[in-house]
Amino acid sequence: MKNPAPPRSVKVSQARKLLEADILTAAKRLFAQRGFGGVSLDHIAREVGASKQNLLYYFPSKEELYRRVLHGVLDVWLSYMDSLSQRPDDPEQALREYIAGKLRFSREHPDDSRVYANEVVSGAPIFSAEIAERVIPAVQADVAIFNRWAELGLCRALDGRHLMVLLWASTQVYADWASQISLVLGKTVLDEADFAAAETLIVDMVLRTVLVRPPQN
Amino acid sequence: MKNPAPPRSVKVSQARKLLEADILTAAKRLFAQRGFGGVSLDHIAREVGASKQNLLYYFPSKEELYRRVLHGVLDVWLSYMDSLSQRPDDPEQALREYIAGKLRFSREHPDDSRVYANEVVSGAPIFSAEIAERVIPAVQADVAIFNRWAELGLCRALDGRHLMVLLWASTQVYADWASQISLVLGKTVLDEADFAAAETLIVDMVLRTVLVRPPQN
DNA sequence: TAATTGTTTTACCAATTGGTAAAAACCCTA
DNA sequence: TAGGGTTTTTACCAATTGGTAAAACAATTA
Repeated sequence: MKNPAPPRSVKVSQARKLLEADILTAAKRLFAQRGFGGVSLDHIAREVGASKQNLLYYFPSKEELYRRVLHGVLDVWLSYMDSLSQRPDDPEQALREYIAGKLRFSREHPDDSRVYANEVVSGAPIFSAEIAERVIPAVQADVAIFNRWAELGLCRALDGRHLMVLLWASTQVYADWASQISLVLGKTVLDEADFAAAETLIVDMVLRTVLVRPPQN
Repeated sequence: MKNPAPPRSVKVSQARKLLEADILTAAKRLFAQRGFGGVSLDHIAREVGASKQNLLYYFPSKEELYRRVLHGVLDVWLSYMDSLSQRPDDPEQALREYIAGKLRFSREHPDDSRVYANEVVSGAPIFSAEIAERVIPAVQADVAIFNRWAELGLCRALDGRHLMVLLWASTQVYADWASQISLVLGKTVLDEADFAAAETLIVDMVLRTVLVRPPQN
């Protein structure tokens, strides 16, 4: 009578989940810094205090591990991208929140941002299918919202797709290019004030561009 | 009497220069795609039809080759960045040309852009000294021009450093993120029309943000 | 043409790569 | 406490890594 018997998949021990998460975190950080080809399994394993073979017990291959990291990154990326549809009738507030959200993503998850950037710069050899399946629909939804705003006279008629590119670029750059921006700003790390300044400028710029009657300031 | 004797360094043969250039080009393309750690000397050598050892005859080590590639990339990058000081008394035209130039860089030298991006995302471990020496002064000069414009009342007073970041981000993204932008636009490669659309939007946006009295359109 | 210089090839090297097989250790529960 | 499943370690492996040494080849010039 094994009626309360948990299915095998639930029975995976605490330790397993913990180490698995550790591996994913370390792998993410290293892939972010050096890209897929620049990281060895041994390197990741040492980082979490395990052996390469032990790591291969949790993930059957390097590519599979990378895939898992990418999948997690995309989850986070998308979770910061849904503000536009949250306020479908208030362009100004929707854009403010969208920009704030994406900048928060850059601030709170710089490694996720860099893994994503690395993969995209490489031509997304492993990722493109998932981007096509999960990112593109989200972008198209956002573009549709733009177009509706334009129809309603709430904002100027401009190419929503290029606008989305611009929003990504101007926000993610604060994660991906942090090392260079730090040099430009003359400091070692970007702090809250830098992100606040970025947000002010980007919001100002986007609102002036998108809104028919931008707020004066 | 060796009076017209060319110094040994000039005597390097035609073939040498040719193969050297070939290696640099191939290395640039591969580094752009896979980053430093993702490329092997053998891979580069095969690409140019030479042996790895032959390649090591021209470049003493992988890192030195990478350094040479980076150096060349920075030359190109900087050569597209000087438009601001060309028209120190006409902000609108200066900004138009700056944006056009940087977009042309993305279009004509996507691999240079991606090598640069890869290195910066990695934290610029090899590059930061050269960036500090060559890029930062250029940026500071541009920022100074901004500030003078603001003083003269030719443009709004905003943080020129963040504005520069924004200009880079919004223009280079069309090289570095080409694979994703293609997906968004529903095509396989970006063509002239796409870059023209990007230029229109970016110029529109920047002028609206920077100029006290932006052009109406 | 002989000697010198410049270039390429051949032959290695130790270390590291991603990955497999199996033994050993661990842990929970019947 | 014995057994069964889970996790880790040990022992390998062939292929590839960046790099060296020296021999062989080619080009130039005295």
